[in-house]
Order: sequence, then C-alpha cells, then structure tokens
Amino acid sequence: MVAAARLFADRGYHPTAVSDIVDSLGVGKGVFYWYFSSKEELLSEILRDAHLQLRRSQQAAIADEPDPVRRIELGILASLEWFRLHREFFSITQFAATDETFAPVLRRNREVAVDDTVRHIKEAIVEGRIADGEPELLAHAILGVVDQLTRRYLIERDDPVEQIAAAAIAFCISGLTGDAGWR
Amino acid sequence: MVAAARLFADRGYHPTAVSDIVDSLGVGKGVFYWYFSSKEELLSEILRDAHLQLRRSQQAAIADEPDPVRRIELGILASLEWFRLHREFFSITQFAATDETFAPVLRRNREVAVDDTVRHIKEAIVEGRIADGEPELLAHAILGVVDQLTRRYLIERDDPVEQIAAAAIAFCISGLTGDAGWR
DNA sequence: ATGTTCGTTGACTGCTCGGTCAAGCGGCCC
DNA sequence: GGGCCGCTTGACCGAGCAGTCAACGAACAT
Repeated sequence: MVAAARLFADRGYHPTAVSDIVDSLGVGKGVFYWYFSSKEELLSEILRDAHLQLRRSQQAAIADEPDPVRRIELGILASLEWFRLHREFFSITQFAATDETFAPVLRRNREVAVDDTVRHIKEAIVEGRIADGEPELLAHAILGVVDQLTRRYLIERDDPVEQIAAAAIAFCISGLTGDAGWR
Repeated sequence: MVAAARLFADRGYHPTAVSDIVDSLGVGKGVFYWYFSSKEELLSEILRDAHLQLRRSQQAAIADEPDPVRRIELGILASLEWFRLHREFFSITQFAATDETFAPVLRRNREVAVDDTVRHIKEAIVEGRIADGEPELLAHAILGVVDQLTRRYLIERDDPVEQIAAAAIAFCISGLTGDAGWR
C-alpha cells in the first residue's frame, strides 16, 4: 500500500499499472491479487487508511483540550503537519474525489472531518466564543483553507509548517469570530 | 469541447475514450483528430478556455469598482455564480491538478487568479481597510474557501448562490480583517 | 522420502483505447 | 463533365492493461 500510494501520487491512478506496483517491490503479480481483489480495492483501502491516520493524528493533538476554539486550532495544526509528512495522500485524495467509483468513500471521509469540526464550532458558539453561524458551512470553509494552503505551501513549496499553520489559524479563527455563516 | 467536458466530468478523463466523445456527437473519429492533435490537447484547450471564461466573469463583475474590499467580495460572488453555471469544469479542473501532464497549466491558471486577488488585497492593506498580512497566502486562503464551498453547496447540493456567497464573503472578509498572515 | 499446504510466480488472455489512414463525399472551379 | 480539395468516415493497428491460472517451491508434518 505504501509503494502503491507513492506511485499513484507520482503518476496518477490510471497511468499506474498493477505491474508497476509489483515490479517496484520485486514481487510477482499474483501476490497482489492474493491480498487485494482488484486495483480499485487497493485504492479504497489506501483512502480508508489515510483517513484513519489523519483522524488519529488530529485526535491525539486535541487530546482532552477543554477549550473548543483551541481544539480547532490544534486540529488545523495537526492536519497540516500530517499532510506535510504524507504528501502522497494529498494528490491521491484529490484524484479519488473526481472518480465516481471512489467519490462516495471520499465524501464519507470528509463528512467525518466536518462533523468533528462542527462539534467544536457548536460548543464555541454556545460558549459565546465565536459568532453564531451555520456550523457545517464554517467547517467546510476551514477545510478549504487547510486544503489550499497545504497544497500551495507544504506540497508545491516546502515552507515551515508553523508559519503556515499560524496564518491558517489566524484566518480561520477571525473568519469564525466575525459574522460568518447564514441562518 | 462542450460535449467532451461533460463526459470528462461525468466519467473522468481516462475512462472517457475519444470514441465516446465522437459517438456522443454522432461523428466519426477522424473529425476529432482533424481539429485536435490528441486527447491531451483537447483537455488543455478545455482548461484554458474555462479559465478565460471564469476570469472574464470576474472582471465583468468587478468592472471599475473602486473599493478593493468590495472588489474581493464581488469576485467571490462572480466565481461562485460561474461555477454554479459550469459545474462540469469543477471536477475536470480537480482531476487535471492531479495529473503531471496538466498540472503546469492549472498552476499557471491558479497563479493568475491569485495575482488578481493579491492586487486587491495589497490595495486594501495600503488603505488600511484590512490587517497587514502576507497577501499571497491570504489569496490562497480565499480560493480555498471558494473551492470548498462550491463543491459542497453548489455542486453536491444545489443551495442558492446568494446565501453561500454571503457566508463565504463574511468568512473571508473577517479572515482578512483579523490579524491573519505571517511576516 | 512423500505428501500437503501456503504463498508465489510471470506468461498469457481478452479487451480497451489512442491514433492512423485509405477511401469516400459533396461542393466548387474550369 | 472532370478534376480538385476540404472535410469526414470508421475499420484497423499496435500498445498497454487488469486480471487469470497452471506450475512451482519451501516449509513442515508424517
């Protein structure tokens, strides 16, 4: 799965042949079909796994931080750090979102990420820490900022995570604090 | 190009055969290669064209609005409206960004979009309308919000543009007004 | 030594697809 | 009418790919 993820990220899913994957590992093709029933299943597995890893990182970073706003900040930081360490998953995920075969898995993954964030946002609104707004929409906005800054500054370039994280957090928290969201 | 864009959006670039495109138009395959030298060139052409159209919409919306902050708001609104009318380009663009063959074109397109936004941001900073920050990073953050909200609320669902635009604008302007960006 | 099982191999198959090209066709000029 | 030319056709080719399978072998039990 690690080798396949690297190849998918470099050359794309369709252009990467199963024989490329097994050749890069020096094994025969049969061993691939011993463990996976198809190339599609492999990618689904990679996507599921990546999502689990990212979520685990986020939850570990948040731990039992009581402040919901701080949890959002820590979640953003953890996401950026994880993507930095696992660049390959970024373009794989982006491709998968465009393929109807994988889009459902991706949508579910993103829904989970949104739900996690929504929980913090709702709590922060109740506590009066941020302006009242549509939590789901705000969560999507945050994901959008994180995605875009990851692509530009952590993947295409290689800027220090801390700086990007600080900027992303400042932008998002200001966006939340202001009068964002509709009702 | 219109027919191809629709097919690429529905089934993806690689799974769509040139014969699918010509069949859907009821013409022979040769006519395709009379106008395009390859399938790759077709997609590049579609991407270039989409980018030009979007940019034209944005500039028409902005016209000669003197207030830079208002220009940003109008740009966001115009982008959302354009994507709503041309959903198919959204997933095509997203796919193209993952393929090294097309990524350079996409990166240039995005660079242009960022530059446009950066100009307004710089002006707004000079006028003291928004907080001092790294303009390029802020522009990327705005693009990220627009992209994500487009995907979720205009493409997957079909919510009214005005509401989404209002929320996107509120989030982004608050993000800019706050102390976002690093130096 | 023989048999059995788990894991592995890689040539092979059937199919799809991008791209080619010889042939056809209709309009237009001489 | 005859010849030319811009445009079109779709059968065809070669390449590449996902997935199969008969054969192999190493470890282990008997």
